[in-house]
Formats: sequence, C-alpha cells, structure tokens
Amino acid sequence: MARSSFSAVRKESLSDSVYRQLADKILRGELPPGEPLPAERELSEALGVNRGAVREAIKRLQQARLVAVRQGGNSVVLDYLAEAGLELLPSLLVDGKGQLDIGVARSIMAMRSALAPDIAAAAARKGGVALADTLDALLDSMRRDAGQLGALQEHALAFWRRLVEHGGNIAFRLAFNSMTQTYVPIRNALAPVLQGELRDLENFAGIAAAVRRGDAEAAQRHGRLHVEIGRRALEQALSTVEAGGLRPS
Amino acid sequence: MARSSFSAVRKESLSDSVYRQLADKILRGELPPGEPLPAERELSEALGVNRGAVREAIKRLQQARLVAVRQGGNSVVLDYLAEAGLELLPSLLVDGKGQLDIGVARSIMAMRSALAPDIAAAAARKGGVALADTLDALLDSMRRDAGQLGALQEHALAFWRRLVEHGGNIAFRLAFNSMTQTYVPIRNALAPVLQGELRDLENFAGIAAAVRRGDAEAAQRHGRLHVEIGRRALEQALSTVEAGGLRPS
DNA sequence: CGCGTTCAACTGGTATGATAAGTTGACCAT
DNA sequence: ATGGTCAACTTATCATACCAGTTGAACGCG
Repeated sequence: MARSSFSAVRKESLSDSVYRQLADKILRGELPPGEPLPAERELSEALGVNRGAVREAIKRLQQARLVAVRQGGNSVVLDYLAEAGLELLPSLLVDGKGQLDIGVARSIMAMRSALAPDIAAAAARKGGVALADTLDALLDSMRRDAGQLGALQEHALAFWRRLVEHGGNIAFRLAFNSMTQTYVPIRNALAPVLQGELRDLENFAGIAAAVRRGDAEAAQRHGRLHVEIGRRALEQALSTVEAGGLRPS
Repeated sequence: MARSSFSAVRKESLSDSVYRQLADKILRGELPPGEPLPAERELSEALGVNRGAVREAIKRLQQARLVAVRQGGNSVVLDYLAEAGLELLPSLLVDGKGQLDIGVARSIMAMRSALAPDIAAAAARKGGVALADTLDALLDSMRRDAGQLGALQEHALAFWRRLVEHGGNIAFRLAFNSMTQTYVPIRNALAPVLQGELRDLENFAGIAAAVRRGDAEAAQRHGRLHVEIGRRALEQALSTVEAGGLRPS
C-alpha cells in the first residue's frame, strides 16, 4: 500500500498563473530591475484574463517586493536580490521549468548549518523533559524505520520541527518554515544524497540527551556535527553533477 | 539641519488597509487558526469597500500563508507559527498599535548572532581585495563620524550589506533583507542600545582585514564577537524594561 | 532661448453588478 | 446506514464604468 497512490488535483487560479508567469520572468532576469511592467490593461488583454486577476497578481508581486506600484505610473521591477525576503527561496531553488539551481542549493545548506546548532541549543535551554520525551519517541521511530529512507526523512523533519517549536525563538521558527517549504518539493530527490545524515542517529540521540539535561552547548555541538554530514554530502553530490540538474520530486 | 525634516506622505490603498486590519487580527489571535473568515461580500460591506479590494487583501493573506482559500468555502485562518515565513517578522515585532514585542526582539538578535559570523566567513572566502577596499572605506567613514550614532548606524548597516552582497550566498542575502526590513523601522530606538556595538570598530576592522587575507575563520570570529556585543546590550536593556515597551522611530 | 503652465493621454485605484463554479448541509429515498 | 438531490451558500471570473495620480509634449510668456 503506497503512502500516497493519489495526489491532490492541482487547481491554479488565474491570478496564481499570472503571478507565476510574471515572477518567473523577473527571477530569470527577463524583466530586469528598473524595467516598467506593461500596463494592467495591456497585460489583461495579452493574457486573455480579466483585469482583476492581473491586479491580484501584481499585488502579490508587490508584497514579495518584486515590483513597486504607484498610482498613475507603470509598476517597475525591483532588484529582488536587494529587496526580497527569505520566502522567495522556493521559487529561486527550482525555476518555472523545474530546473534546480545548484548555487541556491549550496546557499540553503550553508544557512541550515548556521541555524541548526543554535536551534538545538535554544531547544535545550527551553525544552525541558517533556520535549526530550517526544524526541526519544521520534528516535524510537527512527530506529524502527531505519531501512526506509522516506520514513527516516519524515522523522528527521519532525525532530527538527519539535526542536524549533520548543526553542521559543520565533525568528528561527519562521526561517525554519521558509526552509521547509523549500525542502519539501525536492525531498525525494534529496533523500539518497542525505542518507548519511538521516542515518546519523548518534547525533540525534546526542541532541535529545542534551535537551533532557538542559545542556545547550552539547546540543549545539551535536547539531553542528549532524548537519555538517548532510552539507558535505550535498556538496560532493553537487560538484559531481554541477551541470546536470536534478528534477524535483 | 535635520537629516530629514520631511517624511514621505503616507498613501495606503484600500486593499492595503484591509490587509493590515485582517493580518493584525490574525497575528493578535483575535482570529485563531481554523476560524473561517467572513465572506468576501460581508467583509466588503462591513468595511465599506468594494469586493475587489477585499479580494486583493485576501490574496496577500494567502501568499503570506495566514489564510487558506478555496473556491466555494470560506477562507480559513492558518497557524502562522507553523506556516508563515520570515517575511512576517516586521509585523510581529511591532503590532498594529506600534507596540514592540520583546520576545520577538530577543529572537531576532539570536538569529542575527547565528547568521552574522557565517556571513562574514562567506564574505572572506569570496569577497577578495575589492570587497576589502570598500570595507576599509566604510571604516574610514565610521572613524570620521564616530560621534554621530545615527551615521555610525548607517555605516554599520552598509558594512554588513556589503558583506552579504559579496558572500555569494543568496539565502543569507534574503534573510538579511528580511531582517533589515524589520530593523529599519525601529533603528532610531535601537541606536542608543546598540551604541556599544556600533562603536566596536575593532571587530569591524578585524573583519575587513580577514576579508583582505581571505581568512574565513578570523572573519567568523570577529563577526561573532561583534554581534554578541549588541545582543548582550539589548538583552540587558530588555530585561530592565521588560514590560514598558519602546516606540518605533 | 529658458522656464513655468496647461492639458491630453496615459497609468493604477475604486466601484458596481452580473455570471460561473465549487462547497456545504439539510433532506430524502433506498 | 448509505448515497443522491438540491438549495443556499461561498469564491472565481468577467465586463464596464469612473476616479485619481503621472507623464510628457505642446504652448506661451519673460
């Protein structure tokens, strides 16, 4: 019995489609910073949709800081490298055609390496025994499903989610959300690459034990060792492919 | 002669206003997760605006992952702690009434402490002499404006911006953007608190020198020492006020 | 020529009302 | 209990106005 023989039918609204098209053009550089966007009326005619749909899409581009809008003048494209927030990561990692950007992947792993140790440390400071118990339960699940990479992956993600939920740091939590949303679409392609990290139950256990003792420093150390395994593995995998391009999911 | 005796006139569109109102209700917990949003027609009537404005606002809420929308049913409020991305930080730090959330401020400083060292390290690896030159120029400006906290603050922000621009890590860069957008609205209130860090030209110089040598480890060390100054200072300031509440700008 | 004024032709912002399409829950027949 | 029907919701989309701010070229005055 497969985990999901069926997948949700995709339903994309018109404004979603318009947003994706415009965002993709901007992120690919086809619409460079400073370039004025076509008028809403032009766009709606060119795309064959109502002007309301175009306006909704442009409002979202504005929120993502991809364009600046002002009444009376055309909307202009902004420099997303200087303006956009972390929520843009998923669109940057895999572009409109499903191609994976290796530089972005490297960047994400580096950021993960920077944050994960401190997430573990914060959890150790604030989590307490209750958190340690749920972490131990997850460790049991990991040991039970040691052979199934996909299951291990889910458990690992849940492990980190617990840590970040109980660390009391909302910035870490939001950043974790952004990174998770980037990770999930490509997790199947990533599982074999990260298997060394996924099977590193030693540091998972080390973190759990450190949380139980309230030992922030130990949690930080185990966290750092753990994610470095994955970072190195991905680094090696990327440098061999470097131009091939993995496919999401 | 003040730096800016005039400020830009604020112009908020109707949909912006609707968005802020709804987002504030959600972030304050007035509209808890799972709660269905009023129908678009109800909202437009209650707020006295046309339905298009409401729809644009809801599209933005959807993009921020504050609500889930599906045709035929009411939109429902999501749990932003579990869904939203880092771009939500500014709205969380200072709420609709301009009150500053101390826990959020602490979180941000912790995240800054986690990222800054690695940002400096990445810049040292990739920046080269060209970056070092611009950093030295900024150092000169800092020494020249040593007495003016506001100017120092601008220079420090530019210093870090240069580092993150040349580190070649787009995740760091986007996260930096998100944090900067959080920082700017309250920077005037923060300047006196962070003055110890702003006047720490020693570690700024250390980072610049490390960049010139391509010494990532030294850059990381100086970066860590530097931001820890500010983190400790804010920690102390917050624990004394703890319930007072600073005002932005 | 230089410089401000005017104004028509843009742009986005708001409003109204109609129709299509999907969801929900009560009701009913089997 | 199960599944079908249907009316009353909801959001999605559309078309067409008109309001409001920007822009640039044409104009006129010194």
